[in-house]
Amino acid sequence: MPTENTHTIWIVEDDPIFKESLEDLITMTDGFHLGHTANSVEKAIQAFGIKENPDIILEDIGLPGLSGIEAISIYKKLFPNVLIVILTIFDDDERVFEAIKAGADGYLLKRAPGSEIIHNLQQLIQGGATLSPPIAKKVMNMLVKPSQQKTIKNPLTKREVIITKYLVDGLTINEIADKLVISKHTVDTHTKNIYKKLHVHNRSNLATVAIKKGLI
Amino acid sequence: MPTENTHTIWIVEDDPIFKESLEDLITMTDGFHLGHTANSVEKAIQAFGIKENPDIILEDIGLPGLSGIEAISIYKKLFPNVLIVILTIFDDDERVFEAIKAGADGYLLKRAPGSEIIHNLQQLIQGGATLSPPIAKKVMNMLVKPSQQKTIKNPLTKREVIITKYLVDGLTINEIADKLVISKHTVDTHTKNIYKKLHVHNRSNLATVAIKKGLI
DNA sequence: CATAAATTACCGTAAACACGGTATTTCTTA
DNA sequence: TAAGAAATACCGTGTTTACGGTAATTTATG
Repeated sequence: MPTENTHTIWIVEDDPIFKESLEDLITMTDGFHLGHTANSVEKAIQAFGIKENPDIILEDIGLPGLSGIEAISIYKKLFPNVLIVILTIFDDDERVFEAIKAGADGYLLKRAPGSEIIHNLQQLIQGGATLSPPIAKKVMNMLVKPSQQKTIKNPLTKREVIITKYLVDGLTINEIADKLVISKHTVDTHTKNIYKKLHVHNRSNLATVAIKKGLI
Repeated sequence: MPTENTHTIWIVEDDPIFKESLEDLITMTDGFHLGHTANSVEKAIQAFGIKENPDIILEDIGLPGLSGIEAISIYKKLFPNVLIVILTIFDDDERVFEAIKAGADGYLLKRAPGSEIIHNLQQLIQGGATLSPPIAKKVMNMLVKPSQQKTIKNPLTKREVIITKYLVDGLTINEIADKLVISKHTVDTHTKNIYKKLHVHNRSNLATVAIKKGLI
């Protein structure tokens, strides 16, 4: 029976063996109890309002039918305060990223030992999020990559950077010349040099390159 | 004495009380031993080549002098395979982000219990990264935010999106017409409509808006 | 101080753009 | 099935771009 300090867990998992071992794990652990289990997202949703609302949903990501990722936003609407933990055998970047973006609160690998899973659930309840270490590494790498690219040294001179900004902003050569109080011919020359340096041949290219490489 | 299975830890921490409790924690724990401890980045660096190289450096982020974040890249150069764990009482977004970008392998809160810290170090050695749950939550939120902005509904039709991509890529109207096997007049019409919808008046603007709003 | 790099300036032209208007056909979807 | 959205197509025109070449002056920098 649930007490004030007991948290209701739902399990959504299609692999019967893993599902059962999860059920056992939850049942055996103080502070948690099994609210409902299903082998598909659809069936889990059907239990809405019938079974006791979950505090945490443990869900496989690779379910047939509605995928676990699509399900996340649905759960969040049905149970506004629910915590969703994705359990998966995969640790591929795409899925991690999609699940996190969809609002998952944790992402654990199935190969993690039961004690690990329980430990993470407890931490989740205390207000954090939880990532398996290999997942954490991937997530951190995602954050690092863009900043490394930022370090590309800007091949443009000061003046060229200024003019590039105006070009990207869509000003005409004449407008730029007016702004900088120089001849339009000069702006034209700078533009040619900028194009040459960045290997672009029109403003669209320039804008794309300048923005993506953080040159301006 | 270090054995094959023992990992050398360095501690860089200026708070003497916390430093001592960390030292005790490491000393008491099987599989780890204390290599060197310092109360500043500068002193830690001075021990390079003298003391036994670290497998893991535990470091406070808010050190006087050279900050812990600045130190990360230095350590990584001195000890190419070192794992760096940031320990802090703060969990403010900026520092987390900076430390991760600088290449930290873990980010733990000082208020975490010793068992937690040890546990995380062990996981780190096994190849993951490690984040305290409150930190994990912040990091995950960072990933979610940009994607929420992405949810701005794209006012462009399918065809317009395709043509926008080509326009941003710098193709001429004629080139686009050829690619899509439609008349250049049609591409021209689409372009006009795209400009109207996005309130832009030239390709630079289009590229900027399309990229920044994630429309393409 | 000498040399290179950066900034300035001018000319000409084919190609492309931006945008006005108008109009038919083909989806969608209420 | 009727109405609206989307995709298609054509015309004309003034403006702007992209890029070729050439060159003087100013500003670093070794």
